[in-house]
Amino acid sequence: MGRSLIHTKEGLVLSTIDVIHEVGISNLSIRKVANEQGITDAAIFRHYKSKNELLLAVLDYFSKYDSDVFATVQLKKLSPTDSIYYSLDTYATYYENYPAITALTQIYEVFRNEFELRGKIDSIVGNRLIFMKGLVEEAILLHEIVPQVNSEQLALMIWGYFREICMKWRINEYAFSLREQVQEGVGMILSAFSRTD
Amino acid sequence: MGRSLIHTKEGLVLSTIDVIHEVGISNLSIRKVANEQGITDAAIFRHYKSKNELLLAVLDYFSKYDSDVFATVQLKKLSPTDSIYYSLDTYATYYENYPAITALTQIYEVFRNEFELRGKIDSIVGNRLIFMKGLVEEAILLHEIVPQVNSEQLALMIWGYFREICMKWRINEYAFSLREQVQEGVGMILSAFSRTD
Amino acid sequence: MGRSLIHTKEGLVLSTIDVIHEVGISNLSIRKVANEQGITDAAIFRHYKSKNELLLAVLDYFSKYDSDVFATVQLKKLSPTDSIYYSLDTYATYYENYPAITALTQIYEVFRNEFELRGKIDSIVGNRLIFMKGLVEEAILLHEIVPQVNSEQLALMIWGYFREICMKWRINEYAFSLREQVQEGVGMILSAFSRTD
Amino acid sequence: MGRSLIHTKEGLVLSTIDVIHEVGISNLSIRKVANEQGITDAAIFRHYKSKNELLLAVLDYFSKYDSDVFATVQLKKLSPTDSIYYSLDTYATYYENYPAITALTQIYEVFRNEFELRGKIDSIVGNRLIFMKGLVEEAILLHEIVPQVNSEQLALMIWGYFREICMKWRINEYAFSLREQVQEGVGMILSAFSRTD
DNA sequence: AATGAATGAGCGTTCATTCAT
DNA sequence: GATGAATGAACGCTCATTCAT
Repeated sequence: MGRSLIHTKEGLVLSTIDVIHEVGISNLSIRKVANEQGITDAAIFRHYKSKNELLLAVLDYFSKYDSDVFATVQLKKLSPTDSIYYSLDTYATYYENYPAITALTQIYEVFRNEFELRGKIDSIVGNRLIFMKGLVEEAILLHEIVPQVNSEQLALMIWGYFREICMKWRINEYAFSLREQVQEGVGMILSAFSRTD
Repeated sequence: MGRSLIHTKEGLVLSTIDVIHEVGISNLSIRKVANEQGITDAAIFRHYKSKNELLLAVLDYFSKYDSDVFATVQLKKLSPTDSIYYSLDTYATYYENYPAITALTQIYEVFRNEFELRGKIDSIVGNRLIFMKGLVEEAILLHEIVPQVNSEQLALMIWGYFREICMKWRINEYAFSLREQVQEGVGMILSAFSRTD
Repeated sequence: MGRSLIHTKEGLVLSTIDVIHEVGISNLSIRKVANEQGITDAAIFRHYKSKNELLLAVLDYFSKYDSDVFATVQLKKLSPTDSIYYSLDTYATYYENYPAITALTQIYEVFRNEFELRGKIDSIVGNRLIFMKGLVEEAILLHEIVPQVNSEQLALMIWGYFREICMKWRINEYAFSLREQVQEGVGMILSAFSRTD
Repeated sequence: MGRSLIHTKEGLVLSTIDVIHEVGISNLSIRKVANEQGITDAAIFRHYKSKNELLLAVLDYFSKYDSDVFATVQLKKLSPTDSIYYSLDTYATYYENYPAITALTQIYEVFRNEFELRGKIDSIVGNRLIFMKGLVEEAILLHEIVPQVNSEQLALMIWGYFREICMKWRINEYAFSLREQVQEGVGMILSAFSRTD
């Protein structure tokens, strides 16, 4: 019972992501999510008080993966640059197995236009930045990355690159290996900014 | 006459960008654009046959600036890396004077979900990539950038960084100088990938 | 439950016929049907996916009566000419009790202009013709009607007369007895074409 | 000038009939008539004060042909039954050369729903009935038609048949000769009701 | 004699949400 | 835990009509 409730609630989140992936956030509607899930639109309001609460759950789901990655990386006790490389590889692997979720990476702005969602999105973006900036700073301290680098700018660059290649992947209809490209790209960045002395 | 026609049609494009900036693409409506322009919604259809035709005009306007930048850069006959630096500085300067337009850089995905707009968006993204990739390749040929670099990946990185910092600028409510940050960031990228021999 | 659903759905069909009767098919709107029924326009779409689906239900309702008449006539095992007389008398009686429905007999052409309705209208018209033509042919075989008669032409004549007198009835604001007139008119036709040897 | 004005005014009437024929009375709009004529919608209002005034002109045009037929028949001084036969043959010939106009014969009801047009339609229908009824009565007096016949009912029958076969012609996409069928059908009616003594 | 621009009313339809069952 | 019925607001769009030019 409690289990089936959770199951339904999470099912709705996954269905929502699918619908966003298929028809786009602008054409997302409670009805379409309900159809995808095989229930009535009204039934959704048993689980989520409003559309935005459902979207908040979607963002929670999205953000939860971030937390998991961040924690895992910390546990692994890799070198900072290896951590950067590893974390992005983790995302790439995940996204390759779940392409629909890349849709979310492209519509932060749309969520930001909804008052109730803005805070959540801003914190997701903020935490990603803090996480990456932290790794860069550690890398500098450990002389893995050249000291002249502005850590925030490099963090922005890495995330920007990652979102950009996700977009390209979507445009190309997933026709190349996201993971291989990301490995190459991130490798390229890290070696360019790494200390060569 | 002809002028006033152009005026109204272009005015609608600008109003549309403003409305997108203010309420977001998902809450954009013909009615709101009309209000912004001080006319009735029905009047818009005299100028654009449909909402998507208006949005297409918005994208044309957006893409026209790209063409202008690309052409200007070619004319200037700067070195490839200077061209990269200069073109992004041009965008940053432009966007600083017209912050609303940065909204467009964040919602490519949403346009792509509209069948009639997808082609236009894909060509904008494609052309930007080609332009930047071309400069990177020239730079490699002229030994300004190290030869191991994958030109497309670096191009993706530059645009990704640029869109990411635009997003950060929006989140920070335009509280820092976009231009200065872009100058620093692009400078950082270029020097990291430049030949040091 | 099931009953109340049917009730509402059929109620909407009847309201639609009333509205067509009152303001004409060109001025028919979902809003007006909703008002007649005492509900909101949006509520109609719970029962019918589109305006044309509602109109299709109206035509189904109209055509159902035809099927009933055709079946009843067959069961009665009257002579062919009596069957003709009886069936038109049945229509006349029905229409006298439900004048609004005569509006439908006058606007086949309008339904035909709607792609989704054309097939239904054409089948209604076609079935009526087949039914009447069949009775005429039987009558000829049984020597009730003279053999020189073209059965399809006579069938057209009978239905044409019937629709024409319905129109006259409407123009005269139902001021004469439709049933009596139809009885006289059909009687006149049948005796004119009947074998007198 | 005066001529070109008349030309335009009549051209609009003909265009209106064409548009009704092509898209149906419900989808008729001033704009579509204007396009058909190669002018702007606003320009139509130079010639006709309102849409209904244009439709009134259409009905005048339609009714003018009736007057012409009625007058010509009178002049010909044929026998009454020959007059009936001749007049319907005239219509059939005319309609065969101008199929679009048959659309008008199927939408009297729609015109009747427009207050400003109802009078005109009723007078068209009324005059046709009077004309035909008069011929039938003459025929009875001259012993061409049996005396038991109710002249109005027979007139209704003839017009009803004619409109019905026009509808059939439209449904069949003008695939048979309207004129031949009308000749046969009217011949059939007249011989059925004619005196055989 | 015609046009471009605009309007206000209306249309069919979709949406998030509520509520009784 | 879910449904069917309904609502009110909004949407994109079309229409007849007006008016300055």
